[in-house]
Amino acid sequence: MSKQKIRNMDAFSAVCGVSRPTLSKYFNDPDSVKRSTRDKIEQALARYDYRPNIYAVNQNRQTTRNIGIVVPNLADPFFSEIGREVELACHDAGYSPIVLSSHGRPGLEASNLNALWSLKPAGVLLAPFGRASDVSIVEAFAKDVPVVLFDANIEGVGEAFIGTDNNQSVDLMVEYLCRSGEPPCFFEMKSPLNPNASKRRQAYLESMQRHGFAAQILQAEGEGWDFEAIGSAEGGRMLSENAFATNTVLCSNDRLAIGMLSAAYGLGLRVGHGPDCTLRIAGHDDHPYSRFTCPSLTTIAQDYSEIAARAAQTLFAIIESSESGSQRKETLLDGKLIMRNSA
Amino acid sequence: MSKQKIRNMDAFSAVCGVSRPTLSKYFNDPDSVKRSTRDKIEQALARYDYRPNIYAVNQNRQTTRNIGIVVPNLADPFFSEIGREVELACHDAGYSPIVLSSHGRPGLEASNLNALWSLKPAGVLLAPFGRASDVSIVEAFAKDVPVVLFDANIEGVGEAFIGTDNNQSVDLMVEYLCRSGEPPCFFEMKSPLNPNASKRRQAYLESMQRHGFAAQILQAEGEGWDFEAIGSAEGGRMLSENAFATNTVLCSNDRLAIGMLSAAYGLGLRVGHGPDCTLRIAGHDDHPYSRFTCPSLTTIAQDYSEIAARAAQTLFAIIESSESGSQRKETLLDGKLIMRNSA
DNA sequence: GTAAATTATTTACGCGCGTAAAAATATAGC
DNA sequence: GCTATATTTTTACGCGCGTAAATAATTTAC
Repeated sequence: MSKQKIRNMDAFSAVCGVSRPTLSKYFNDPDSVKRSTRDKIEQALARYDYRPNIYAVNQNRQTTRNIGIVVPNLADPFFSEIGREVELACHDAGYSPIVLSSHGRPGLEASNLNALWSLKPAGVLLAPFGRASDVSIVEAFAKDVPVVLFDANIEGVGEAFIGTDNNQSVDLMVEYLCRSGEPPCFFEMKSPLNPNASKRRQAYLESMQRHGFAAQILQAEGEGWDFEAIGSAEGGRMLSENAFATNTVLCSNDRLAIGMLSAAYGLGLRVGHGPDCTLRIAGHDDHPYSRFTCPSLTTIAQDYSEIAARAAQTLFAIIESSESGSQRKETLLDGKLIMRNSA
Repeated sequence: MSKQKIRNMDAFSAVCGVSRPTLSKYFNDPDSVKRSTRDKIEQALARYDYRPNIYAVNQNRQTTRNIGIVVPNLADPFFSEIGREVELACHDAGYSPIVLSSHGRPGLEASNLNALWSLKPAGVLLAPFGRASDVSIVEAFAKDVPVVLFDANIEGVGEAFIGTDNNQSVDLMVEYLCRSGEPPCFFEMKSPLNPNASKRRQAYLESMQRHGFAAQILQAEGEGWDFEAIGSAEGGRMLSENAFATNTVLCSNDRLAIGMLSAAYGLGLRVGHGPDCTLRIAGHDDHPYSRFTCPSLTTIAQDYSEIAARAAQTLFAIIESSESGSQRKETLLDGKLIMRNSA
């Protein structure tokens, strides 16, 4: 059953009756050879175990078909989901995706870019940390390699940016909350790493002003990526201290909201929009678990698939046209209001 | 600021005053050259931008310093966490880890192994699907490359296996539940992919018999990786039909438990071990979100770090001694009971 | 059937590095 | 200071493949 192994392309050329340069053409683009020779090659490929040595293949190329995908933290479901979509898109387009997580450590982002550099990738899809990113390294990298940013923007870096329009999405939620009950307070991390956080805060302030309500922002102490723990500890503290001016809290993201819901449950507070409820909590991102919180979480859905698809397509277009000089494009997608039971 | 780029090792040899073969030695093992030459090299490295072309480096080697890490699904926090630990362990040991997720699709596991094959890895850490894995491909792969399995075992495949002792962990939980209230029913997927699921069912049956109670197993319909959704839909249905013989449910894993907790909340059931509670729910795995469910989930903690560390160390030992002939080792680690509020 | 166009083969070189062998140099021991 | 040992340099070859140029074979067009 196990097919005979072939050492190299010369040996394979011998057994399949096609010259080595033609084989080389075939492996670089199967459509570039005549149908009959292609058939001959593929029949031999079925009989013998041969695949080109990728190291030898890539040695001379100044660029490969590798695409790097760098995300801040694969443990965060948002990135694991969007990373998956991007990876599959690259694969479908005939590239070799390489997903790298920085595990929540900005220092690893730089390491990952350095590691990628050695792989001579055709392009990179990068969701940067933002504020915590080593911008000089990202910039230097983006000068050498086509880079498309997603999720978090760094002004002027990379060929393009695809993300969610926080102004639109937060306004959608604020409008809904104001219309259906008391105006929301805003709950966030004191020193958020992600630039979307500050965009959302700003959007909240502007939206509240437009609706003619007083804004109130409450900030949780704490560092790192344990958002649920921080949301639970700090949110719980604020709830028990009656720190919120209204009975409605808009959390900067779902993971904070999940923590706060847990704290509210522990305090015996009834959360939701029912008549017997004393608190409304809303989130942002449509985290995979937000359907299963108690109560289920009203939130904003970012269009993961669309962000992933657009980012990938944008990068492919740049790679295939090798046009790095054109105007940097920023694409902002709309969020959707997901009404569940928590608000 | 940007350092001058050096084309290749010859050019670098010229600017740093060390011969190319010595440089080659240095890059393969910095300790293999004299201190003074090492200093000379590293000073030049600081002044010039040079790194060896990894494709040229790996072209002739029959094995590289790459280590493949293949997990069934990075979207599952268990694997994203354990994958992270393993990745860092490889990195710390001077290897180049490459994490590949099969995204819940057994077919991708085979593709991932094939892709890894081309990378000539020194070894692979594999958490296989188990029942759904293409065992013949995994076997063929493991004959060529040192493979250490973790989480899920495939008898006789790979050099070693590291996982959790489901007998011990389930018994721990059953014992606790029986001692502190009504004996547990067991809730699981009807056709689970993961081999741990059937081990846990078996362990539950044996443990209940030892304790002298009647066992009851309830199985949720549904395929795929949406465990929370399945747990919620099927668990909710069973709860509302009073399908459970006792007021205590042990779920095969935390994700099912999270779904069932959500359903119980929707049904207005009070879950926990307090006097006013009518239902106890326990899980298994200590999922990162199990601290934040409502109520927080009593569960079994698998020792992620220890599994990761042991798996990595086992692989390193095999690689470095190049002993593939020795006895296949199976290591089972104990789980810990994490008592929270749900049971 | 013949000329033109397409495709394949032959030949040959180079990429960047690993690595082996012999010669040269540096270091350590006494 | 001298020998024995450790380390580096010199020289040279090969890895597996990309790729260019010239030639040969095949296909297409008419």
